[in-house]
Amino acid sequence: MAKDVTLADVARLSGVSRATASRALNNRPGVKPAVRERVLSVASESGYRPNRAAQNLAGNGTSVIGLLLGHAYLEQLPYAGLLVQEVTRAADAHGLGVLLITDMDNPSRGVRNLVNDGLVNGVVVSVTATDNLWTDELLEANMPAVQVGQGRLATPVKTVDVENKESSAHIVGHLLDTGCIKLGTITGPLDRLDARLRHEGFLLAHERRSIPVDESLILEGNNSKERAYELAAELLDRQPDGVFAGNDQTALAVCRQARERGINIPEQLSVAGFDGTYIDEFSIPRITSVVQPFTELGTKLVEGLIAAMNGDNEAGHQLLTPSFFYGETTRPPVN
Amino acid sequence: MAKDVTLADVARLSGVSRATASRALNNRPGVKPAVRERVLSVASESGYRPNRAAQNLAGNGTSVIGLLLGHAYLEQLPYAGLLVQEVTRAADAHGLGVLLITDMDNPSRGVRNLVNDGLVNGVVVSVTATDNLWTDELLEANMPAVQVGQGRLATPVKTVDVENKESSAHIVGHLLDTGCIKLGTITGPLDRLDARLRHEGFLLAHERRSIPVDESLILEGNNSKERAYELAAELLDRQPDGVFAGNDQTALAVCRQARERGINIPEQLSVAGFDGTYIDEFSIPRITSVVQPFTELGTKLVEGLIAAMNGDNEAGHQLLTPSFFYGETTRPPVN
DNA sequence: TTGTAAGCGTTATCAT
DNA sequence: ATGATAACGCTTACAA
Repeated sequence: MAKDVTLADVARLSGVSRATASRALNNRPGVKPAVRERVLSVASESGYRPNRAAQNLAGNGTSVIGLLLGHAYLEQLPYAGLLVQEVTRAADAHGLGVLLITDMDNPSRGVRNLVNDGLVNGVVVSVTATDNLWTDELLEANMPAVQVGQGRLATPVKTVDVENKESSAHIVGHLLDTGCIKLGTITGPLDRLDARLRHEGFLLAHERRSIPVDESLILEGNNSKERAYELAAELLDRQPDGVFAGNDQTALAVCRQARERGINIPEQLSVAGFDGTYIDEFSIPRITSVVQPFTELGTKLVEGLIAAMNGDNEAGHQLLTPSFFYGETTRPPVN
Repeated sequence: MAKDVTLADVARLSGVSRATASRALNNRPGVKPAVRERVLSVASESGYRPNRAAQNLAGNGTSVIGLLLGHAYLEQLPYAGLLVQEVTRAADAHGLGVLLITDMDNPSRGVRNLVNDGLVNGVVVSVTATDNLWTDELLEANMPAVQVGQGRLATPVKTVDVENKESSAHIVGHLLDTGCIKLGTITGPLDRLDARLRHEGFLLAHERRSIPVDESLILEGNNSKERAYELAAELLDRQPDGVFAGNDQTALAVCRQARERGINIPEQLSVAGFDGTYIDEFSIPRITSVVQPFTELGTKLVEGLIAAMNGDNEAGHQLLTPSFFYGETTRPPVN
């Protein structure tokens, strides 16, 4: 259709210079109201759309943010899918596009691309199970960034995460309060803060009820389904009557193991997870879990990133409040 | 670190002009081998990365493709997640970035943005259950595009899809050959070609075995989980001994309904789906299904798009060969 | 084979 | 308040 309308066209049609047109369009001061209005209406009538590549080149930054997912991250469905969805939605609400980056094999190369390619001027990075080399690279490159979840204990970058410790304590409390007396757990990688906090929540719930923790039932996983499946086998050999998993994928692996051993859930074994990704009407089973507020997560991430792009370099760590879902993997509360 | 290295830097360091450097970098003819080599090595040593925004502006098109997902598409996990993953992977292999677009509320606006923003010069569009208004918009805007799956009968755009009819006939045949004599089905929306073909496969399998089809057990769904759940209730009321679902989500909804009615799978009810998204070691249950070759799908989509971007406007329809997975929702073959 | 120079669409720095 | 004009980094005729 109609050849692309450029700023020059709008300027000409409005009888002003490109500079003035630009100012008007960008809500910059120093434009007579009448002129501004005229430019604006011409722009909208002509279907003008700024060329972002040009805006970017001209030094004003892009209207595209990057979303950096670990190589294996997208496979870790459905968490990743929800994250992508909500970040995209939130970004869109701010007129920002989302460039998906999944190549994590070589952090350096990837980040350099991001920075130098000039298509992106801010990045939402997800912590992966393995590391967060990316964060260093990004900071070094002076690229505004926000991280999903908490990695190392002190990450010098903005992070947004769900509250982990108390939430975990709450859901573990549910296990203990519905009859479990011998809980096992498969944690995430404990060098990651979020995994550690979830585990601390596990311990805390016991402590509050003065119930001893059986150390032999604490297994450290790495959030991968495969590892979780192996560990579940090991754990179930020791016959716990309940399991708290560091995430829902792990919880599902436990359910799978139980199923294969003919252990009934929740009659013989209760299972609780974290994330809230298997709670809809159709999941089998619906897993009792701490539910991440994904929509809010996306919103806060994008807001945080925008702040960072505007020069706010404070490395605040924001915590969101989760909700809880009591599914079919735990018994109903005893009153 | 090191301030962004530009083409000018590389040129200066190599003792040539920017034009020559550009030619060397882009494998253009007319550069003395020795010079080319020098430029290349300088570029790599200095960590040079072309600024894509600039490349784009200069008229050479972008190195970013769009991936257009329906508004509700990303929720339709895990299919969407796999698609995103594989398209991204394939794109990356060609040095292309992927810009994710999910806003489908207003096609016109979205497409115009895509086209005019100048960040993307090719799009992979997924057919959604609702429509493909996008396709028209895209074509009208002269934007190179490839579509995932087949929508209307004759789509004037390149498409890549899994073979639907014979594959469905095969998996339905498996149901019939393992003892089912009263099959029901919940199809996708039949105004979509892929859904229709899958249904034709269902009919074909019966025909080949001279088994009559019970028309009252054919229900048309819309690929949404919610609708599938409702229809499953309706269908199970009529007591089929097997169900072929238009996709795995639907199959899962059927399993859910069965579970809630105390119907055992596969003893009392066999279920088969399409997509192959619930077949891994951890899914509960592992659903017998036609397995889409997702990796190949991503590859073909990107290849097709690249061809389209290079001027190949032929609207070919490419069919991929799926594999089959026999899971826990069907009985083992009777020998 | 290589260099010069003219854009690409936008924003920003000056003047005016 | 507005308008020239110079960048931004790159590609590409057109010259040499």
